[in-house]
Amino acid sequence: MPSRDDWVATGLDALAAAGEGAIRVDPLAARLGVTKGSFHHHFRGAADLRRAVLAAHELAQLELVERVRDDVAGLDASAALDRLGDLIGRLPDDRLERAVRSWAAIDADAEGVQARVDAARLTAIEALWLQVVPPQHARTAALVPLLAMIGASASSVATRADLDAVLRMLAGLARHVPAVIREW
Amino acid sequence: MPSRDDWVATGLDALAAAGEGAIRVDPLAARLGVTKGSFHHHFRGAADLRRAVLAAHELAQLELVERVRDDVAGLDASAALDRLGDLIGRLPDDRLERAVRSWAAIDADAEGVQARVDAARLTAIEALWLQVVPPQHARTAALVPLLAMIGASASSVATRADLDAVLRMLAGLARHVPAVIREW
DNA sequence: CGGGGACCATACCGTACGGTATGGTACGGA
DNA sequence: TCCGTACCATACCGTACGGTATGGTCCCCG
Repeated sequence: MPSRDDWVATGLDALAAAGEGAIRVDPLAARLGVTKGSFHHHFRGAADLRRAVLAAHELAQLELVERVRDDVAGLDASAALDRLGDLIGRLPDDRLERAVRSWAAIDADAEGVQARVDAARLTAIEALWLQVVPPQHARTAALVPLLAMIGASASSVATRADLDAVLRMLAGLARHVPAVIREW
Repeated sequence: MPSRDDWVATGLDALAAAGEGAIRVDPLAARLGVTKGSFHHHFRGAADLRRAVLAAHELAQLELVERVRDDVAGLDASAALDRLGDLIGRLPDDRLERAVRSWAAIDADAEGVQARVDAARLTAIEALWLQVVPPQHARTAALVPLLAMIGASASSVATRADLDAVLRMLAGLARHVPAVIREW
């Protein structure tokens, strides 16, 4: 007999595989080998399940950002920025990330989740830049790789090889950001 | 009495406002002041309408890319890259862009449309870079601003002011790309 | 051993959707 | 004038969904 967390995990799975529209009670019950009777014992309704799925995703992503921050804590800023590619590459489970971002386009709760996750990522990258550039430019400098990562996740223009090349170029460009700022 | 194009236009409107799930026959008929009888006269079914909506969006976006290309044809590469911000900013109608990209996460046809549109945009930007950097690096250099634009459209981390600052920084960084490439 | 709560199956209902069948109007061409 | 075609309204069906009501099983605890 599945627990509440089992329902949420299966919901996350369906979300990653086929989008928010796939989080439906009957099919999930079938996958869990039970019926709706079980569902309505663990949840108030479908909206309750969707909220729980979103909350679980947000928690996992925020914890992931924290873990990456800890990994980078020891390095100095330039080394960390050099490794931004590795770090960013670790962040999203692509299918789930895509599905939640897609969901966020039509649902306020999902948009809130995605906004908080993206803000946490931005803050983490911004903290690195703060050691290198004046504070009023750190956010902009951090947005460049973050937006590129989001764009790569939200589209299919960039292959895996493309993304590697882009990250290498961004790492090279990062060393020129102070010069660009001085030109202003 | 609405024409087929009226149905498509209303479908595009619903898509931009509330996502693919809002492209439904009865509500659109109500907005057009007719009933389903009209719909099934102009379309084979709901899938037919959705295909038509996607096709109209693709055509409009590809034509927009062509128009921007023409506008830039006169300028030399560095001036065009300086103006990339303006050009990119003109590309997407944000709500529609978001909705289609969201749709692309769960529908193969929508993904194809978005992939072709993004590819056309990439090719256009790449053509500019080809005048400045060795051909094997033009694609990567073009991907940086394109992915950033897509990321900005697909998320809400970057405000309008943020985006302006990012585009300014990217324009500044563009002048350093040849130097970065030489360092490899 | 008896009662109560956790857990779930079964059988329903209401609704919203896509789709179809049928008939009716309005208009242009032979 | 008559017919055909474009266009649409109305009424209906099937399905998939969320939700509810009811009862049944199993286990723990007194």
